[in-house]
Amino acid sequence: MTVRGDDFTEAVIAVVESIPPGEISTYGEVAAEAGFPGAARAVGNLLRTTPGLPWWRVITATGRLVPHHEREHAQRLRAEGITVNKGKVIMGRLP
DNA sequence: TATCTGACGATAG
DNA sequence: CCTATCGCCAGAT
Repeated sequence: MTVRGDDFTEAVIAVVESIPPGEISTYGEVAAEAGFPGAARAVGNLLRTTPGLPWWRVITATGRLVPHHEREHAQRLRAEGITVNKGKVIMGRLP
């Protein structure tokens, strides 16, 4: 489908909403899935300006939680059953 | 139209 | 682990 005019916004929202509970994704992954690889920053802006989205399921590529929201973020992730440790998310790869 | 901003990413030091 | 710098993109002013 030719992603309609809104493309970016609609696509990113759809991808973020499609993230299953207990799973997480990164800004870069969401951007690429939405069809805008490299637009990780734009994704962050969209999640910030678009309420109602499970933004807590989206973290930075380094496994770091969203800056300025670590507290809120970690708490939400824990509620989803995601393991958080010292502001970082465990992605099935332990040291 | 131009410029700045930002819930980014990667690399370098 | 931290900060600094560059590249990237879309939105806001």
